[in-house]
Amino acid sequence: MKADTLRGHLDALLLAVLDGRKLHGYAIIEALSLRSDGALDLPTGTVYPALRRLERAGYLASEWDVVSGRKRRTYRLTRSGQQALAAERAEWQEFTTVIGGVLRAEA
Amino acid sequence: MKADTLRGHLDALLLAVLDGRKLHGYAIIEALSLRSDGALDLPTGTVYPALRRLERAGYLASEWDVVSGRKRRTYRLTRSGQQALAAERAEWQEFTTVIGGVLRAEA
DNA sequence: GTGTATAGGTAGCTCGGCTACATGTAGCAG
DNA sequence: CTGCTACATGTAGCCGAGCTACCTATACAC
Repeated sequence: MKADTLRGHLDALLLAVLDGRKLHGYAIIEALSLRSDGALDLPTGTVYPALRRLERAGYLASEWDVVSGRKRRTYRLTRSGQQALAAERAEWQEFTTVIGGVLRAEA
Repeated sequence: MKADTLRGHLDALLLAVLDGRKLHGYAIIEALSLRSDGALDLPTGTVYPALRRLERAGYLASEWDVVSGRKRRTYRLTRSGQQALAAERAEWQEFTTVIGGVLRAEA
């Protein structure tokens, strides 16, 4: 997949993967790769800043867990994040309808 | 629709709207707006440079028409552009499958 | 003659995701 | 006990596609 087609949809992916469960950054990257059959392999330099941005925006909350001596910052959706996710899903729906409609249209 | 969700899909739109017909830049913008029920209203500063880029890439060919005193640069798909369009459509398919799959997935 | 729609074009900015780097732990092979 | 790999988090700075804000020019209505 071309690199920057992701532009503008990253937040939706991160919120969606945290829907209903807590994960730390590294696990988020793995979960996205798993769910997309390896199509998504986001670099840490993409994911970590995005997570912090979403936390600052109030969509995520984080806490430090220490599991077997390893520090992990686990993230979970806030209520506001749930709403944002719903909005992102709606926007995705609209986006695919619009672009898909143009791409499929006959001359 | 958020501004930069378009990122990476503009070429596909332009190629698709020229599939099977010749249009000039201004008409392309109108055609896209029409096909998307007004959701797409691309500024000329987006479309014109993109058209020239696609022409340099060999996907489009252009010629000057003079209609009722007006100069119009009309574009049409080249054979190479046809192939590019097919590729873009396939990529769009993959893209929506991947992202859509993640967004719809249950925890 | 003034305003509006049509028509094409460019310089420069913006900002999101990527590249490349820095840091550190756990566990295994040898 | 050394080296290597996987795990885990993070930042500085680049890059480029699309956008903003302009400029130019013609046809036509009023």
